[in-house]
Amino acid sequence: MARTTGSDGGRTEAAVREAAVNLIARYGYEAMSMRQLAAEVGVQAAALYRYFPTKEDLLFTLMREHMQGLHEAWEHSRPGDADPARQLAAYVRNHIAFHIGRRHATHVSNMELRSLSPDRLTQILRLRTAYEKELRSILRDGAEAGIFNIEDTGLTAMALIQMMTGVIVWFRPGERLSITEVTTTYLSMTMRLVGAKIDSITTGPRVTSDAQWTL
Amino acid sequence: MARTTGSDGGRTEAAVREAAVNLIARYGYEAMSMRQLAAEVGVQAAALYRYFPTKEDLLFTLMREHMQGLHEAWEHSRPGDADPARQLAAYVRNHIAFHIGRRHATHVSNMELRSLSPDRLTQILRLRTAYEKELRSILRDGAEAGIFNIEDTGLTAMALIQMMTGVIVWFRPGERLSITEVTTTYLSMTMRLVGAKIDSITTGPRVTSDAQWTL
DNA sequence: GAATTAATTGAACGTTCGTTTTATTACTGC
DNA sequence: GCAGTAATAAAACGAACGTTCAATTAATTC
Repeated sequence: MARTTGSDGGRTEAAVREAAVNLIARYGYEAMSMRQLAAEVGVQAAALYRYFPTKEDLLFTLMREHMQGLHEAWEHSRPGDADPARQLAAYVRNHIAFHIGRRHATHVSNMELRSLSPDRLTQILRLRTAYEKELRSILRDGAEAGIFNIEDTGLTAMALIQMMTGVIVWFRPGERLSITEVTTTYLSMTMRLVGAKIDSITTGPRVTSDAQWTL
Repeated sequence: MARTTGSDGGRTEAAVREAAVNLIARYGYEAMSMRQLAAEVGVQAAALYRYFPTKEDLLFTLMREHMQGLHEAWEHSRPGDADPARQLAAYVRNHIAFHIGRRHATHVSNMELRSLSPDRLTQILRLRTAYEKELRSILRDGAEAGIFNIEDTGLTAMALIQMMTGVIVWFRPGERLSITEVTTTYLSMTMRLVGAKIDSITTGPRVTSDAQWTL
């Protein structure tokens, strides 16, 4: 046989991407074989090479688009003129929503960096660094304005990102907590972690621990 | 050739373990070949099978001993009768010290779970859960005593562990920050995150953000 | 110093891997 | 309906994989 009835390049490529994300997230990039991926799509292995020249190209494409998507999501949801506390809240909300919505893709982007060639690794890390830089910038602004109480901006940014991204490790939709509840709790923890004051103008007592961070 | 002069089973096994941890951490379990591991040790691939019956047995042994070591380290460093804040501080200190000291082994234990057979995965997860349970217990005690201000004990425990373990992703000995500085900052962040009061008896104003957590 | 045990080599086994090549069929534009 | 292109199958490639086996030598025991 050769071309099958109803075959469509666009649909097949989309199916390949989706199946690849799921298989790599579950078994790992090295453990997933091209034949296994092809079987999942319902196609022969050779057909995959019409869309991705090598296995690593496939991995790189998935990662790059995931990282770009993350950055674009933030740029669309960032408040333009808000104070650092509101900016931070928006960052946390975007980060959690994006990652919970794409648990498998996040797993791939975080776990399979070592399977990239050096220059492609550099490209992905550049995208990641640019995204993290946004958070550091918010933290610095807040610290300088006296709204946050932070020992080390870079270290705090890394701690926050690790904490937030970690949601995908244990969160399963439909279990004990809803996405809204999880996000609310993470917002509270974040604001306490950075020592945020609820009001940057008044110099009243700290009410951080009890505040509702619905900024 | 056959047995080489000066060969010693104990030494060879130790060398295999060490080389395996490093190679798996760097390239991943699937990507590391038994021949590559043997070459690193300075031995033929067949010799490895004297010490570990299969490749997965090797992985499982490394993981199990790492998790057991983590739990034992905590049991040796836990304060017997301290209040929850001090208990939490000791937990954080032990966790960070242990993980920074064994970055590669931690990477293996965190990243290669999917390469284990189902029942071995269960065994490792049981060890991990037992260790995490200790933290949840501390948080619950502190919350009930009114020392901590926590929305959800389980969620906070996961967030803290993800945050602390994340240290190994970016921390490199000898760079900008020392282990002591990192640990101190993480202690401060942890105490703020759980909304700890510096003194559980007095009901004075919160000074969390500015407190030196040298418990 | 002979017998036994411990440690390792070298070669081989069957399988699976990523990838390439060639041929064949379905679709599209005219 | 015919030419050209898009999409796939089928088969094969050499290389690498985890693992096994028999042979061989070093150390130990008595």
